[in-house]
Amino acid sequence: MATRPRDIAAPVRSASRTAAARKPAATAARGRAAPTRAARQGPRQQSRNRADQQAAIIAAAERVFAGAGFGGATMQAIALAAGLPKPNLHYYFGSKKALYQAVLERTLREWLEPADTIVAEAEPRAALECYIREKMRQSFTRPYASRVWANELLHGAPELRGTLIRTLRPLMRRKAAVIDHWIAQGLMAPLDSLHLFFTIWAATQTYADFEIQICAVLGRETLDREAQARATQHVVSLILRGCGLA
Amino acid sequence: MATRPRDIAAPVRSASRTAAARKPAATAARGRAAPTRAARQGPRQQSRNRADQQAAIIAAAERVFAGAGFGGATMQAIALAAGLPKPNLHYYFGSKKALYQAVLERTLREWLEPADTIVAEAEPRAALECYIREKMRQSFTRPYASRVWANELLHGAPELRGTLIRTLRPLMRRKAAVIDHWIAQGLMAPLDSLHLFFTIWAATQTYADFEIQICAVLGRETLDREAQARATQHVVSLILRGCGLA
DNA sequence: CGTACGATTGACCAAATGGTCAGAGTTGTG
DNA sequence: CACAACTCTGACCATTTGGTCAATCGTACG
Repeated sequence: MATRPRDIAAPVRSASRTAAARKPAATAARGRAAPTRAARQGPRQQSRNRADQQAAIIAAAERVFAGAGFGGATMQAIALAAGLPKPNLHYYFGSKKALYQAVLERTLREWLEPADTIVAEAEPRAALECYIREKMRQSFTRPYASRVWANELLHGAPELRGTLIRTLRPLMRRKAAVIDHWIAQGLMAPLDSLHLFFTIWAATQTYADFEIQICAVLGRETLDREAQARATQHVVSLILRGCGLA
Repeated sequence: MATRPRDIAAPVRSASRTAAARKPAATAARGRAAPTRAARQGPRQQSRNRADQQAAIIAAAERVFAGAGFGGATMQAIALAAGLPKPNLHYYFGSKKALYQAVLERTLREWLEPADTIVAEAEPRAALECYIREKMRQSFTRPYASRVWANELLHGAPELRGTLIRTLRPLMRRKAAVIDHWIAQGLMAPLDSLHLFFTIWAATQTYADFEIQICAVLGRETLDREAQARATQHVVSLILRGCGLA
């Protein structure tokens, strides 16, 4: 945005900046210190290929955005986490917002995947159990992704409201139709299929999003394999029983 | 923004400000421009009493923090939402962090209240149903509070990790003991009582925290009374059935 | 009325932040 | 090796942000 070339040797900028000269047009006087030539000692970061570099930045950004939200995250912090100088992030992504969107995009793909098991041909109990277990697995293996997603929704989904309506809604309507079909066949208790998904999402992702609270209440530092298994078993059996699939 | 007119005839502060003079002790030379006396036209905000003013600020802060997170919220935005000049916030709360903590404190109290219905003498089905309904009601009536709380947890609970351990954990252990007691009496299905609370919290608060997603999937702008009732009925019956209390 | 005290506010600042740029290093290709 | 294209990076900037201050206002009380 606004990549103005800048002039080179203009006279000292006037210190007073009235509202008149709003646009950076007044940006002159680039009398920069000599660029410390030959001063660079540490061998410069060797160039991985573009895709790798971008992936590394996205991974770092995911952690930082998850930990501080979009507003609280700083490009400096992301650069530090990625082990790169800050201008590199802009080189690859242009802006903080664009980087954030790249992170969200990756998350969305992963987030939608588990729903593949919900198809009419499947056996309800097995399909739902598989779906829930996959969601739980995601919560434990990719908690940062879940938190970025949660954070975005929490704050009104400014970047992906459109995606929710264009992509998520049609998909969920199809999946809900499958559930309704099973209910009509008397294979499971009658319930509101869309709300069932809301409950499953909530019950599973809470282990990623609110891990701190869960650990605090359980009196642990982290959730080890065993605790994860117990949590998974709890959610699976509670929901399945709730669906009349015990 | 920040179009400050700059001082008119001030004694030109020394431009170099080394790290030596860290503490504002060095704040001298306050030769400020004459305070535009008699320039104030709009009648100044009439003083409500201290408690009212603080409550109004907290309410405004809750909305802003909910919408942008701690990092993304600005004191300016909160001041605007409260209809006050920014220094007022600092006058009453000292710092952004202190204001944030005041918001969290209020939220915590509300958040814990519904658990009062979970007592050994109660009838399991009625008690749990009442608890869930109260949680749902909170989600619909105080969504901002829920989001502030969710946001804080999401980002690692930097301000209330201690509270979680000192206050929430003991409380939940007592409540879990009540559930365990009911289970031991054969009044409900055997399940992990602490995880049951995690699921209830998640299933109910998702309607406040992730309202945008839910509305998008349902194809609505907001959740009206009827939609709220349907959601509540869904959560109540799914969880009760899951607890073997159908 | 006068005065002490708390409340209110415009003006201000240092620090941090997102973003930019030009120059320099690397790598692939003929 | 020469050249071009791509990548990396230190130095820089405009703007925003949390926070501060002194001056002012309003009012309860003697």
